Amino acid sequence: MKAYLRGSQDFQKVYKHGKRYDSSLMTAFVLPNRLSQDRLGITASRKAVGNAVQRNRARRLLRETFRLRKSSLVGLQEHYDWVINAKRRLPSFKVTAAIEEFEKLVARVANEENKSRD
RNA sequence: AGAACAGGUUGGGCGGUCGCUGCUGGCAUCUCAAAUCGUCAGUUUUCGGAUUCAUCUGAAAUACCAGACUUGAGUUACCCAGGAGAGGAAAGUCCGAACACUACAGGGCAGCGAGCCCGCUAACGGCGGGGCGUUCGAGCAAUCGGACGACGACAAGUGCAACAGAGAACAGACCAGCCACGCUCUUGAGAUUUCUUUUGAGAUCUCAAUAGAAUCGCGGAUUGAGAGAUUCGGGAUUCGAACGCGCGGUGAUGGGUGAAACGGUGCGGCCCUUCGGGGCUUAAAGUAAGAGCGCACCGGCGUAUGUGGUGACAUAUACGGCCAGGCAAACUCCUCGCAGUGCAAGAUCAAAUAGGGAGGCGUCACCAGGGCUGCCCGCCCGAAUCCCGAUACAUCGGGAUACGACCUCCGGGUAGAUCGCUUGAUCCAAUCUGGCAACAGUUGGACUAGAUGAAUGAUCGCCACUCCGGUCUCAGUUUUCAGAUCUCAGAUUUGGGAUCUCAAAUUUGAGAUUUGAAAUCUGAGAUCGGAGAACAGAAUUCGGCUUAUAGACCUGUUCUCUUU
RNA sequence: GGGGCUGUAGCUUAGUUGGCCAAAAGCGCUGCACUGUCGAUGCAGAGAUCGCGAGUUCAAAUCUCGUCAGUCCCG
Repeated sequence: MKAYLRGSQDFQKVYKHGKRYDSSLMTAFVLPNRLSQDRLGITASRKAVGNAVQRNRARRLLRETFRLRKSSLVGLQEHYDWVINAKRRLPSFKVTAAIEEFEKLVARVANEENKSRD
């Protein structure tokens, strides 16, 4: 079902070849993976987010967001590898705000998809 | 009562929905075992029946085979159910241990660390109690209380101390002081005394004057930015065989410096002398002046002994002992301790088109071998086979080709998996026991995260806490308006007697009390809405230390206000 | 898990065998002069309690301990 990106090589591949989408709470790197499912990788660095408590909360919020909004990914044509970087303001927000941001990102990805098909 | 600071305790509660990671139970499956000599199915054999030869069917077998059912044990995917799931610091990684592997005869050097005493503890640089020191406060004092202390040795050696000051570590000598010697060293009068026959000479003292000197004012000149320096004139006081000048000695009495100046006080007599010393008294008898010399006392230190204390230490006495400054968070010395690496330690299992060793009955494939560095790669010599070229078909030249596949066994080991991994120097309770306490014991109870690219989350509701705002109720303060009562003042009317006074009534103004209404403020309660709620996330496990921390509660100190 | 380095004016640095350091320099800042104005130049000035807290010493930026922050390295 849902899978996570683990190794450093997976992340580097997405950073290098994927597309970047910025929002106020997170930054997403997206790369089509030709698999039967979407995969998620989360980063919350000490430099970007803060201490361990903040980083834990950021990671959990992003994971919860991905879990709750799995349905919106069904509308996409392909499956992707997602790498989401948390930003400093993220831990002080509620999960609803994160979901809103994430859906905007998904919409942009879908937009891109349609454009490339045409 | 409030505020600030410091220390300690605590570190919100209940429930719903979705999700994550272990655990427990249930279940398909799978594995193993057992027994029923169980049941069903299949195969084979024998016998019988039916039928068309095929075939179907019934019975039997200590027969064979292995499947299902039963029971037990183990195992696990999904699913279901149950139950659990971050901290007082999980942090910093500053100490101490457990545990694991590696190394290790014993000893030393080097390096690092610890360093008042006793106790607690598995251990500690931690904790408890005590001693000593510094400092602050209280008190007349004895003493008491708080804070701090890396608290062995500078009386083994080496080293360091700016500035100031004469001198800063085998001390020193600037000025003043003291002592001796030399130089300048006038005149008159008087007194005393010595020598001399006398004149006279010398010494000491007093008075006066003067050359000169010192000190203190005043005025001028030169120089200088100034402060001041030099010099001249004149005055006062003092000295005048020195209180001047010079050359020495003495030694720390004073000046002054500094954080620090080598502990302080007192005494050192009399007589003789050939000047070396001797005698008497004395506790002891130095000089020109003196001392670091002699003696005594006080103070401090050290050592020894006694007493008290487990001990650090305290206290007393003695010394043919000493006077020694500070700094070892300067080098150093002394005593004691320390092997190294850290759960990515380490243990077990163990994939592959990776890879080591040994063997091979048989099968497939291949074919001598040697050297250059032990292996691999590579290169060289060389045999054989194949290909190409030349050719007299003898041969010559060039090129190519091999060290296995497969099977069996053994050993290592990467990815990965499992274990280590959470029941432990554990936690909780007790008006229990021992101990001043740290702590230990006893009894009873509890099981309380185990992740590994790393779970412990998201969200909602209610209650509790704090703050802000609104509404209502109650209490109080102040103001305004209205009414009532009382007091005072004035005016009018009436009556009594005398232009005045008394009494009654009406009215106006002021003040006080009280009632009601409104507004404002304060406090309490109820209710509604909004906001806030710290520091911070386990990574092998414990014991400490340190640091961060909203709110609440407790304790202490300081300050302010109120009441008595 | 283990180990090292750094912290001094607004910025960049010096000073770290304790002492004339109550801390130096450059850039920057302020004022004045110069100029019609700005720049440049000249003169003058301000700006630090040496990350923080203790201790040792007569004396600490310097020595010691603790602590905070930053940064680097190894596995």
